[in-house]
Amino acid sequence: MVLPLHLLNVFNPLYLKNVFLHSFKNKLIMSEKVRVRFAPSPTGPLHMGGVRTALYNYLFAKHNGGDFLIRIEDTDQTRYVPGAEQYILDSLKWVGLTADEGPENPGDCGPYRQSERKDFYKKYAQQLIDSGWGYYAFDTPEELDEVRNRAKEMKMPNWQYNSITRSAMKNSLTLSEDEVKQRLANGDPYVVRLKAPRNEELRLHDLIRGWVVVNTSNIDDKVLFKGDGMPTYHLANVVDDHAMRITHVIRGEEWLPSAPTHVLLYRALGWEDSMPSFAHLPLILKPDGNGKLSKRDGDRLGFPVFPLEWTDPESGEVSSGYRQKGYFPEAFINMLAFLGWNPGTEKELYTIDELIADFTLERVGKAGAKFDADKTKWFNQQYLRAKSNQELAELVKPYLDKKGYSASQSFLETFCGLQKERATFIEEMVDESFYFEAPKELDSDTVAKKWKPDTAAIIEQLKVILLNIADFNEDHIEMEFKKFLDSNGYGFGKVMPGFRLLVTGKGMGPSMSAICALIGKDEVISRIESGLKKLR
RNA sequence: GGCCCAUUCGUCUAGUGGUUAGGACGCAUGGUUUUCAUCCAUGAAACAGGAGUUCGAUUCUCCUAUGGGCUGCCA
Repeated sequence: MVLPLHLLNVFNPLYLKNVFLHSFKNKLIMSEKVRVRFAPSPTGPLHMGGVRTALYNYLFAKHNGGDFLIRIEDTDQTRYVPGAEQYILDSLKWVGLTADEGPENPGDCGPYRQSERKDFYKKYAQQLIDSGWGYYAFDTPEELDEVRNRAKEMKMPNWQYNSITRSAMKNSLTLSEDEVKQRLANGDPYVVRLKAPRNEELRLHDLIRGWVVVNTSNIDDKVLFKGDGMPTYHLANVVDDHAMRITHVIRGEEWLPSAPTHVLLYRALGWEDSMPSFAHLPLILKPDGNGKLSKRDGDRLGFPVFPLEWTDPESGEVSSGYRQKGYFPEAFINMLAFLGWNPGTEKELYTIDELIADFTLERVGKAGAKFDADKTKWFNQQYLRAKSNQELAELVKPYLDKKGYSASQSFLETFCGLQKERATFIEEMVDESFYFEAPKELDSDTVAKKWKPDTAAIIEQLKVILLNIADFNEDHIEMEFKKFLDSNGYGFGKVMPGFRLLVTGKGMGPSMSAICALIGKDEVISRIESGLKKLR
């Protein structure tokens, strides 16, 4: 841990104390097992930024021999989206981030769904009230709206429920004890709010950003416990992280502003000594312009923002997914890992085990990273080309089936060998159908440019040569073809384009001798003959 | 508006108090290839600005600018 020691700070006793406390605390943490969690909210499909957060958590845990947990943060019943939780779990499975504990494989800290831990939170809300760190507030949502609107009309900055304004609101700090009791007895709706202290300096150490200092006067009285009997994220996350013995909270930068609130809660609950370390990850930004990457950007710019395809249960709207677009999970993960992290070497292609070995939070950048769809494709291309022909032959079969083509295993392996250098996705390998059937039409540009008055006669000659090759393999074809050119004084350019045109219908592609050897002598001859007829 | 965070080629990034500021994607050019792709080589391309500290700042500090996040009984 390198701390930014600045000259001025060295003379600041508070700073020294914090440095000391922090390093001391870190030693304590190091001696216990690292436990991190990924805590998504099932309000929709998991965005790729969420996958990256999960990945970094996973890598950090595994690098340190720790546990990676999944906890579903479903405390907002109004935003429940059917299928979202399953989607999230499926997405993590697709990319291979298996949890040591989670809703599907509970450990001893369950349940792993906050909606199932409901009773838990009320106790702590009560504890906060008893200790004076929390208070009841009876203001209705409508009343709060009104106050906010009025402030807006008066051109006041955004109104907040805080140490100043709470004195003008309906809560257990302003109401008489009797009235509060009466309201509670009546079953009046209420929330529990945090009583943020006034004008204290609060410092929190972030593993990525260093010290962050805020004045508690800027912290508002956040709702901790809602009118519906559920906690808000703020309370639930602190209570659960403590209960689940989480040592490091690794989450997106959007949580940085509320981190001080969480520190206050650890303090209020008496857990500050075992408070987890924080690491706030930089955001993934949209490729053009600015702002964080959102669902709309994918639709707009033509790349997926979700790992798996998602159909909105309400609108039926379909959002594309990396899997369905043909990306390999390893490539997707590799790309994501490098969006905000790098090993400091020139190595870019990483297996998950290599990522685990090299990943540290120290090497995570601080600034947001714009997503680059081209680089993502490049990663996929690298992974595709690294696969063996046997592997590719298997992967290509479903796409072939879809087109109604089939071929032997050895044919497919050779085919994959020829096509993999010019594809980014498996599906692109089957773009060329000439491997499986005679070309239906001959590319008109090539015909216009390369089909000369004497070409037909030359091809007729070539046909005879090909017919006479007994063992029709790549080497022999190559040899005989060259011999043919030599003996007639033809250049490659005089014969090859026309030959290719008749056999494949195209003006370009892989080696002709390889193609011919693959599809066989009879097929080559028949294509030459029918092609010749077409061009006569 | 307030609070917080950030700022190296177009993009992802490395990097150091003294470097020809390195790599990758993309782009361009050349070579290999019958062609396409691959591959190889080469090139264009960056330290936001201003002060300060210093013999010397891209690097340290401050200010400004710009960008981002947050500002809900959402997470």
